[in-house]
Amino acid sequence: MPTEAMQDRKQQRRERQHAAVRDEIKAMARSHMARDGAAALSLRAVATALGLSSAAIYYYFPNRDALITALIVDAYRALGAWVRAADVAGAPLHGRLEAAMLAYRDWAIAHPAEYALLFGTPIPGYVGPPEVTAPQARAALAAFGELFALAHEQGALAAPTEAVPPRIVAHASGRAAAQPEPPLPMLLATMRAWGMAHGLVGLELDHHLQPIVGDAAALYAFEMRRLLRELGVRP
Amino acid sequence: MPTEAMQDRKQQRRERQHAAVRDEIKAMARSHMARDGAAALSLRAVATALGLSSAAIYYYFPNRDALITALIVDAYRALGAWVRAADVAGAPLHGRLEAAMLAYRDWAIAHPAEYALLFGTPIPGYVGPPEVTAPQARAALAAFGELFALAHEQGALAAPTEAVPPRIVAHASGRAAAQPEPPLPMLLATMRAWGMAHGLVGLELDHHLQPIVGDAAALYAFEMRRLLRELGVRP
DNA sequence: TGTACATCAGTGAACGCGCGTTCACTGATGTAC
DNA sequence: TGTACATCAGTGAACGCGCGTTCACTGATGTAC
Repeated sequence: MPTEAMQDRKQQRRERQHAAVRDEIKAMARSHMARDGAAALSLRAVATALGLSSAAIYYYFPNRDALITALIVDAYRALGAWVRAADVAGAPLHGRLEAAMLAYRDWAIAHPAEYALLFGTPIPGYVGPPEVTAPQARAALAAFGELFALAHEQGALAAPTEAVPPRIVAHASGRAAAQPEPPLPMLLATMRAWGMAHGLVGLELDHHLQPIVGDAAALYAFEMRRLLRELGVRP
Repeated sequence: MPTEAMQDRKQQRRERQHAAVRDEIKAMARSHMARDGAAALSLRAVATALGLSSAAIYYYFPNRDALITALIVDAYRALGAWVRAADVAGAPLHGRLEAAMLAYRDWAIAHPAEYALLFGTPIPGYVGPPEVTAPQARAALAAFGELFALAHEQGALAAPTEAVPPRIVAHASGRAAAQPEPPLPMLLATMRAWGMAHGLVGLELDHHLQPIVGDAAALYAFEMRRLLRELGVRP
């Protein structure tokens, strides 16, 4: 057996091992965030909880910010995947959109600290690389965007009744030639759905909703159905 | 001149002085929050910036959490006052509501750290007294609520077209006898406006909106006008 | 099969830092007599 | 008018803590010859 192949396999095993420990660290970090909040995340605490010395973490992440960035990327992916998983290709659009919107809230409620990591107050001292996180954010939002694009293609989206601000029209049509120009109604519908979803979820997570309406989940579902109706998407 | 009166006046002067320094501390804390974020607020840094020793703060606030609570109460009051100040009693309702909603965003954009203090991720380790902050939150929200109540009285609010979830109906009508039962359409309209306002403001503050729509302020104004139209409030 | 060597995955102690909070103290101001 | 005393607003040093990060090191494993 050639030595090269053996070395290859050995290195692969090593890399798998390395990746597995990285995953363990991230999983423990997520569990700590869930308990103490994202802003209180501590390398030392995570290491100790895993039975490692605090210095060992540096074998897997160059520093604290790199770990946080990895958690952010993972969270965007998880949120996007969760929303997409709720969508059933081929089913009627109204149901697909409703399911996607409800899934958005479900994920946020199930992972409040990670949701805060993505859309909440930044962690003090953390400066992330936008070139890494921004594409992930866009990809997650696309889970909504694609459905509204589909709705627009099917003529299911009502045209805006008010005059759309010129600067928004200009921004939408001023993309690089490589990218297809996003249809305005689809863009506006996406932002509207995201805005309301994020707003209600954010207020619920901060316990502002429960005392006022009694059932935040019901209000969310109600508002999302109403939003779809007003956008012109019929059941 | 009787001694009693002199002592009274002296004590009053002392209390005014005490209150003035409290205000200085809070103002400096706000300015630090604006720079470093609410989560990074530090008693020592605030004291040093004021030319005081860190121990001197304890003459004015029993501990860090008390200072934070005071900042939260102030912020709720400032937000509520700002929204009310934009409202012109007697003017047509549509304009009043629009002005109030735009004022909400203005305040948040002008005071992002304080907005985060109210509606963002909680500061690690801080546990506030809800019996103090909750009434302030309700009072601030009432700046919207009263306008929608007025709209409802004038018959300007359309009734919900979808079925309102029973648990929300029950919660709205299940108040203590002392409090007047809030009309359902007014409650729903308030939550809807607040949800969208908070959502768009939150996304804008986290820089999620600008790259997508180009002009977050224009999108906010556009969505608020659309919201009013769909609620049935006509210009 | 045995031995020298390289690599890997850590350890443990230490670094300097900033934090909230406590405590004994002090100097200025004002009051009582 | 002078003196003893109380109060107030604050200081400065210290407490213990947890943090991110560095660095010299070590024991286990595997490889080369």
